[in-house]
Amino acid sequence: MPRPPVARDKLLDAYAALLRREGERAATLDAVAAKAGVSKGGLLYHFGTKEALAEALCERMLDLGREDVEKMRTAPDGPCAYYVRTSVNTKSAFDVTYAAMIRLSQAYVAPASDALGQIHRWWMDLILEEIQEPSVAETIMLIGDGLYSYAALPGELDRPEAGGDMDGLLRQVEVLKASAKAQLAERG
Amino acid sequence: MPRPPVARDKLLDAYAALLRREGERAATLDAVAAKAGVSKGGLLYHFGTKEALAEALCERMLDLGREDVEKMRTAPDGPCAYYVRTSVNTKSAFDVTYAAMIRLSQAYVAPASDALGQIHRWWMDLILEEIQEPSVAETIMLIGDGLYSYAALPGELDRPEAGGDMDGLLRQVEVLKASAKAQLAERG
DNA sequence: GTCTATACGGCGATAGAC
DNA sequence: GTCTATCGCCGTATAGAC
Repeated sequence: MPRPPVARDKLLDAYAALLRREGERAATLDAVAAKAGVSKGGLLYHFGTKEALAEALCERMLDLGREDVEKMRTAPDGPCAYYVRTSVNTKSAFDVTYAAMIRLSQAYVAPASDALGQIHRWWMDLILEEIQEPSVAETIMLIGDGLYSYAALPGELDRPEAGGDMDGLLRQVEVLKASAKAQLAERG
Repeated sequence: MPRPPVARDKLLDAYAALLRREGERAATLDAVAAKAGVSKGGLLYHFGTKEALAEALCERMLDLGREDVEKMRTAPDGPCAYYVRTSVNTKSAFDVTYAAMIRLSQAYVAPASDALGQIHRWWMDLILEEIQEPSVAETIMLIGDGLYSYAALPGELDRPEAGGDMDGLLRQVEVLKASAKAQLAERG
């Protein structure tokens, strides 16, 4: 296992933070290098082009996504509850990277859209496995998507409105789960 | 009522279409002017700066939002069903503008975030009025937000997966509405 | 591995003709 | 009201020193 240099990681951290907090346009090579504490030349030694920098962040996103999906699979309260619970914005590495990826995806960086799509599919597979009923599974996915869309909003602000009443939200997820069972039983 | 020139509208149309289909970075003054069939100088006669162009689109968004909210208020199947039904991406003026506004919001154009927040609040007010129970109202808002987040994805592609089974989705909305009634009755 | 200096292109905006 | 021409800035990328 080749250990990538520390500078590489610091540059990716800086890039993700800038994307998240100031947007794609502000995440210039100059700004990223400055935030990481290296020169532009230093940055371009590690990542030959800006595209390579973006692709490296996409790789990191997929790694973090795999970790998250594994935690979701083995969550004590089940994948659905884990999914909704963790869709509120925190300052975890996963959430910061996810918000950054949304910016990249919107800037038409194809690998970013691919990575987000892949993670989304992993989530959907686990939820469908637990719920069985497709339209209920989709409904729960959408609730999580909705919560993540707040994480995608500009600014540092954590909005207490969205997902503020997480207990109430999880109660509705239970209602939907029960409804799925009933709908499945009805059809035999 | 002063009727704004046709060229102004054509420029806003071009700007919105470019934002939606190619992203914020591609929506340069050159590109917008070309798409609208005028020169860059012509554009800058109508909108003195790029900021003014963006703000004009935000105004248009608020106008379309007011129209949409009015339709939602008087929808025969109720505000919630209308909201979820119409949260799938179409090619209506509202949806094209909405997708464009998300791009602007992510590019940290403050008036765009403000306009989206305002429309969101209008929606929430109507849903809360119909549902009464706050956590169910929030759940339904999130389902719509989730659907809209697909509209925010890059590319022209209409994804059949999300909101493809609209009947099933509306069935779950009914389940949630019934659950809200039950929860309210329980508390007296 | 990291730096400075520089080339190059593109974007927003101004000036002024028609 | 719409055009062309041009300026100045900034972002990406290269060259080459240390």
